[in-house]
Amino acid sequence: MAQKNKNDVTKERLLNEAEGLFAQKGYDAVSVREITKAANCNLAAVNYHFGNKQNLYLEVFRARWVPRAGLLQEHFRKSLAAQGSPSPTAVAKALAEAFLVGPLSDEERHRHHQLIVRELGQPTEAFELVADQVMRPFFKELADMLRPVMPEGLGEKRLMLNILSIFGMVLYFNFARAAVTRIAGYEYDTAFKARLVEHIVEFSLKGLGGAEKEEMR
Amino acid sequence: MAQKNKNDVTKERLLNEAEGLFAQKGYDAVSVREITKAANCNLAAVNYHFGNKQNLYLEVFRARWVPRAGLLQEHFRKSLAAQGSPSPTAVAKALAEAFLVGPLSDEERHRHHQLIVRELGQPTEAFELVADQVMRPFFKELADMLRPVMPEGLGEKRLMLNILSIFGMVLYFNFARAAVTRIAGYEYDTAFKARLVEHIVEFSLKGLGGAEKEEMR
DNA sequence: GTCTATAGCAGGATAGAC
DNA sequence: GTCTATCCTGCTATAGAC
Repeated sequence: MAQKNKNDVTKERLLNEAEGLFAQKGYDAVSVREITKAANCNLAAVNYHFGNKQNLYLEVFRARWVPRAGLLQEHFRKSLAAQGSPSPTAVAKALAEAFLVGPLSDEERHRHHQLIVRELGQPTEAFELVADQVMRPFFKELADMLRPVMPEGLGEKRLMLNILSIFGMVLYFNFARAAVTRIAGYEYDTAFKARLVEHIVEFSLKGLGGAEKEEMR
Repeated sequence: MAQKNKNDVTKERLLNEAEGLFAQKGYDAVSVREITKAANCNLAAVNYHFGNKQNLYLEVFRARWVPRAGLLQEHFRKSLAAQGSPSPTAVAKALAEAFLVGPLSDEERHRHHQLIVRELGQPTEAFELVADQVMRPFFKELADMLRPVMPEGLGEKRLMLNILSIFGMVLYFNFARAAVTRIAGYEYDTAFKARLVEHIVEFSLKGLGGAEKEEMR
C-alpha cells in the first residue's frame, strides 16, 4: 500500500488478464504461460506474486470478483432507495437493472457472470469464499426486505426459491449471451438489454406475488 | 451395425465414460488417459475409435446428447397431449416436469445439463450441432404451439424470450444443483423436485400470459 | 522484483507388435 | 481391435543470476 512501484502494477495486470482468461476459457484451459504473456510479464511472475496458479485463481475472486459484487449491490440499493418502498416489483426491477445494465461495462459484466457460473456448476474453494462473503449475506438481505411485502403464507422456502430464480434468470441471460445471440439472433445492445430487464421483471412478478398495482420509479 | 463384437462395446464404454467426465469437469480438465482408464481400455483406443479427443467430445453429443434430448421431447409431447389443449400453463408444466423429473435418472439429467451449459457459455462446434438438430427445431415447435394461445400482441420477440426463459430456469436449477444445495440447503429429493416444477410453472406463468383460469392435468 | 534456464512431469497422438 | 512403447510438446514450478 505504501509503495506503488512496478511490483504492484505487474500484480494488477496479472489479476486482470487472469480474470479475463479464466472467465473466458475456464481454469484448466488457461495456462500460466498464456496469462503471463497477456500480462506482458515473465512466466515466473505468477509464482512470485501468488505462489501458484490455484492461488492466483482464488485471488481473482478475492481481489476482483467480491469487490465488484459489492459495487453491484451498492448500485442495487441506491436505485431501490430512489423508488421508495421496496415492493416486489421495485426489488425485481432494481436487481435486473443492476445486474444487466448497471455500473459495469459489458465486458466486465460478462466476466463477472462467467466466473460465477463456472463455480455454480462445479464449486471449488472460490465458491465458498463467494458464498460466505457475498451470496449468503445478500440473499438474507433480500429475504428480509421482501418478507414483509410478500403475500401471506408464502413461506421461507418459497421466498428463497424466488430469490434464487431471479438470480438464475439474470445469470442465464448474461452467461449464455453467445448462445442466445446465435439461437434467437438477439444482439445484446442497449435496446435489447432494456427489454431484457422488463422481461425479467415481468417474468418474476408472478413468483414474487407482485400482481399488485404496477408502480414505476 | 452388423457385428456386435468387443469393438462396439469398447466404443460404447468410451462414450459413456467420456460423457460423464466431460460433463463433470469440462473438456480441458479431462485427459484421454483418464477416460480410457475409466472405460477400462487402452490409451490408444480413443484415437483408434474416434481419431482424436476433440472428435470423441463431438461424438458424445451426436451419439448421446442429441438422442437423449429426443427422449425428453417425446416425454414432453406425450404428457402435453394427455392434457388436451396446449395452454401456456400446460406447456410450462409439461416442460418443467419433463426436464426436472421426466424419463432420466438424476445422474443422466445432471450430465445432460452440465454438458449443454458448458456449451452455452462457450459455444464450440458441438453447440452448432445441438442448435441445428435440437434447439432451433424444438423452439420453433414450442413457438408454433404457444402463438395461438398467447395474449394478443405479444410479438415474436417476447414469445421467444419467454421460451428461452423457461429453459433458462430449468437449466439453472439442474446445473447449479450443488450450489443451490450449499447456499439454500435444499436436497434434490423427489419432494423438492416436485416443488421446483410447481415453482417454475408459477414463476413462468406471468411471462407466458397464463393468468387465465388454472387448469391441471 | 524480474528474468533465464531448466527440472520434472503429464498431455495427445502414433507406430508397430500381436 | 487391442496393446505396449515411445515421441514430442506443453505444462507447472523452482533455482539462481541479475
